[in-house]
Amino acid sequence: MSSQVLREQAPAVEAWIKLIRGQSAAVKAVNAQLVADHGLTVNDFECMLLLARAEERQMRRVDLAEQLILTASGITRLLDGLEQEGWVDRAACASDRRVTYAVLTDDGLVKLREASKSHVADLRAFFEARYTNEELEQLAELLGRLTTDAPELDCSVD
Amino acid sequence: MSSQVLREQAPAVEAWIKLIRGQSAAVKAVNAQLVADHGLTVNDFECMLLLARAEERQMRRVDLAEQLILTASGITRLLDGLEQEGWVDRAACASDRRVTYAVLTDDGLVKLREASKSHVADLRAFFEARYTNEELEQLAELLGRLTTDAPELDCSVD
DNA sequence: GCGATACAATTGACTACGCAAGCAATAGTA
DNA sequence: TACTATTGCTTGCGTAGTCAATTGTATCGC
Repeated sequence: MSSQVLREQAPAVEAWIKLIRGQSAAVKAVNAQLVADHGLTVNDFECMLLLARAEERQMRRVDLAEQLILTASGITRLLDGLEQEGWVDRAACASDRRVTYAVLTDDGLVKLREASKSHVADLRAFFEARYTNEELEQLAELLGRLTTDAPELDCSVD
Repeated sequence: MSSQVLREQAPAVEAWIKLIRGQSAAVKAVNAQLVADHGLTVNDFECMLLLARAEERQMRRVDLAEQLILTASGITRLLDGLEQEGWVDRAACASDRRVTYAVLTDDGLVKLREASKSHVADLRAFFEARYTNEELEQLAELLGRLTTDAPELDCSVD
């Protein structure tokens, strides 16, 4: 029984495997550090970062979900945790009463800033040990094409 | 209270964000298809693929864990499922009785082959819609550097 | 050969999600 | 105006994975 076909590697398959392995390895390393140092998961951090950058430090849950590539229920649960810690609060929307905004509190901003210091340093250490700046830009450009369903994360020039 | 620091984007940070978003989006798409068509998760598939390619279609659990970037307990649970379906079996190791091999069964190989057809097609469709072959090789090369801790099953002196 | 240490694997308890169902509120249509 | 989607959000339940503790086996120093 020949397994020949199982050994073929289209470039797409090669890239796919390296993508899932590489991301797992990177997330495992970076997340462990972030949890150990600040008690935040990667998504906690990214969520607060999106809020910090948003107009009035608030966003609709649906928009958070889209940006973070999570489902609506995933966002509800993620925010549950951040609300309990007091880093995020709720606010009603005057023009659409279905909407509940998630708002980054002052405490949340402080926490985010504090966590940013070591987290960004960790990230840079991890990536800059493996790539030049030029390669990082190349990598970012290539990876950016994967989210052609989900929109741009660079919002607002403020 | 200025958020200035929160807007800085070192290339490493940019690449990091695109990595986690991009992988989420890609996995969500590909995995949904694989589950719908064959009742397999991406890790189920990758695990069986590793076994199919291994010497005698068998591997130590510890080595599977390393390759798949999962913990030992994650592997135990993943294999639990595959064993129940009859796609993977257990085998004792004569020289080290701590070890239990995971062995791909004939049924497992059949299942894997069958799933490969559409899965590889899905993968290629997803990636080749976004990249040229040259870009895929570039991407694979770059992503490969992320696992400089985990890869290569050299181990055993035998 | 014997004790300390390391390693392979499993288990229980927990977390972080996803999915499907459901409830309000809004928007589109007549 | 009423009627039917559609949208935003939450909840119950299920799944995939982690961590810490445990068991059994190997290996190393002596």
